[in-house]
Amino acid sequence: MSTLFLRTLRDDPADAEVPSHKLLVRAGYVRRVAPGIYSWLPLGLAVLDKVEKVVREEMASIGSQEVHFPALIPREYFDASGRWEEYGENIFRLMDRKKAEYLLAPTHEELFTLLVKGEYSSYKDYPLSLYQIQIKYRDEARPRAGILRGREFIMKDSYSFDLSHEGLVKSYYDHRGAYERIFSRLGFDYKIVFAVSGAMGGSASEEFLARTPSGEDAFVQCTNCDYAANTEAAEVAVPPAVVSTGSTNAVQIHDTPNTPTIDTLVEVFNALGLRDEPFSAADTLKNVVLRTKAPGETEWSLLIVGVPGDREVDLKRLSGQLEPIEVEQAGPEDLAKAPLLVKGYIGPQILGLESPSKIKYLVDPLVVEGSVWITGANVEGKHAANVVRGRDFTPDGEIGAVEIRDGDRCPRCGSPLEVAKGIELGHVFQLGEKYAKAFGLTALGQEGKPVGITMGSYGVGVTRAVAALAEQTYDDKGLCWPRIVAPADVHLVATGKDDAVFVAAAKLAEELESKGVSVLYDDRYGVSPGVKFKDSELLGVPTIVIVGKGLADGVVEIKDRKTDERRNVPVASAAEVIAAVVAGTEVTAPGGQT
RNA sequence: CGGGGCGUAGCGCAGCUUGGUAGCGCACCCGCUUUGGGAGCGGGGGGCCGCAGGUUCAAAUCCUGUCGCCCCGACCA
Repeated sequence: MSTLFLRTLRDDPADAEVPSHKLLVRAGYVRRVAPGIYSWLPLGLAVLDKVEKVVREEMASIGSQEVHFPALIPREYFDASGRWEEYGENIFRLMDRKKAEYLLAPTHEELFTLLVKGEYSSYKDYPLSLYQIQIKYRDEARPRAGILRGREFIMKDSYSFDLSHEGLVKSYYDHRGAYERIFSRLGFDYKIVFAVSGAMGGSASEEFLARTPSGEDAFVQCTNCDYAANTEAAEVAVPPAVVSTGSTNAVQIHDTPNTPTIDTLVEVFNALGLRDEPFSAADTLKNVVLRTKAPGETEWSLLIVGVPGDREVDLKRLSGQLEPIEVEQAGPEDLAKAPLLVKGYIGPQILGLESPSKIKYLVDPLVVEGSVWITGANVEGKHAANVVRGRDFTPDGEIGAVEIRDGDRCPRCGSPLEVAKGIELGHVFQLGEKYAKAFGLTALGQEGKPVGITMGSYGVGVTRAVAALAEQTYDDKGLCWPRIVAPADVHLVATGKDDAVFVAAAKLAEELESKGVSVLYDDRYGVSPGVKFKDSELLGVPTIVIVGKGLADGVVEIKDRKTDERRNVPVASAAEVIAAVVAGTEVTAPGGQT
């Protein structure tokens, strides 16, 4: 370590918020260069390499072959797929000396598809799976959380090419299996959740999320069965439709001046004394005005979504389902175009009747057929009661729009769901024919006719995995790597000023290396023991060996970074014992004599 | 793009209210002491005080503009 390019920091960097960011910087694994752009120092690179090694092994196990594309790509490739425009500001664009336009690839579907098209032309060539480990560039509006969400990051991306949907499904599950092995071997606590396929098109899609409080993705998991989904893709069980008994009263209009919020509305209604038990926000139907724009359209259209008044509309969840149609909150200028909509007093009763008939009205499935609501009367200062879905209004359709919360019911078994946070480590999905069609990738079939190719797309965030792992394993002393990715097997500390200590430690290091145990040897002379101990804990190597004052008694100390269990072993057998600990082949209980 | 905060040494910060030519801790270099929990003493090197303009005898400090960064939100295979 006396020559290792490393400088640890005593203080957290001021710009870091999440634990992985603070610790990776403090422990000298990475350094910031620009927002969302980091340099990897020797220790960080060592961890990164180990993660990549696991990824490569598992990709090989499913027969995927590694290739490598450039990150710098001429515009024409992304014009061909329409993504030069579609991807918008998230693409880093640049020009060469001849003013030809290039981009730094945010993803490589185009290149993979065209490569395959150029090389393969027979059905006999398929199925095929290719992958690469590549730096990706995305000019994120707001990079954050250090390594977790950068503008430059490393991703393993792979693509499967099949002749049939059955083939695609097999490729998909091959990848899914490989990802399970990758994340399990890396030591992640992760969850596979249903996801929306997003702008990529396609159908089946699942995400691998590392559970952690600093995660950006919210997902739900059932407390009883194994249902789990990204909240954008989640469904919730809905109450049964209300069977009309014919006894529901007709719609009544009530004066409700100054009721701009659901709370004030509920208060006014309760003051009316319409029924014995008090009304709550859940008895009101909230109609939120949004605007949508389909690709290629220039004008926004209005969309109204009805949800129970005690619920918020989850725009992320909505946009996940509406993709590629854009959706956002409507502004005053949008409302001005629909004079029948009285802000704060919108009710679905008039929709579809007159001029706003062009406005689409969707309800959350929680607004079941036959349900009875208090809602706007479409007149300033008035609300309507006893408004029944199916009698007084009929929505154009249903869409899961409410913000999902703890306690909502599982769509499969009806048990309560709980909401948790996670970091997206990987994503698998069935792309289908989108890119193959766009680029004319086909194979000549047995009958001499072209057969369509169907693709799957699979990604692992490699740099993100390093940070996510730090996020899941750190403790109050520092990083705490699972052995498989640790920058070394053993952190060997020599303490004291006695030359004998350094001689013995150097010899031990050598013996360990010869047994295939990688050693990070702290041979810094004249550095106090406290500093060395703190550093060894901060760096997070799983096994710490101390050659120090025990040497006088002929022993060295072995310490487990995670559990802090310590024991002394004789110098003579130290290498052997340590190698066994590292290999996990030691049979005696920790602390026992070997 | 909206809201909030911050730019002073490699890192973390003080100084700015009330202008007088830059300081503390860590890190780094030298010497002596110290060596099982981020050592002590002494000596030292390192700063376009983000940038530009203005006010002033004098600006890190006041004014204007500008650039950048961080956090929250919007956005985001």
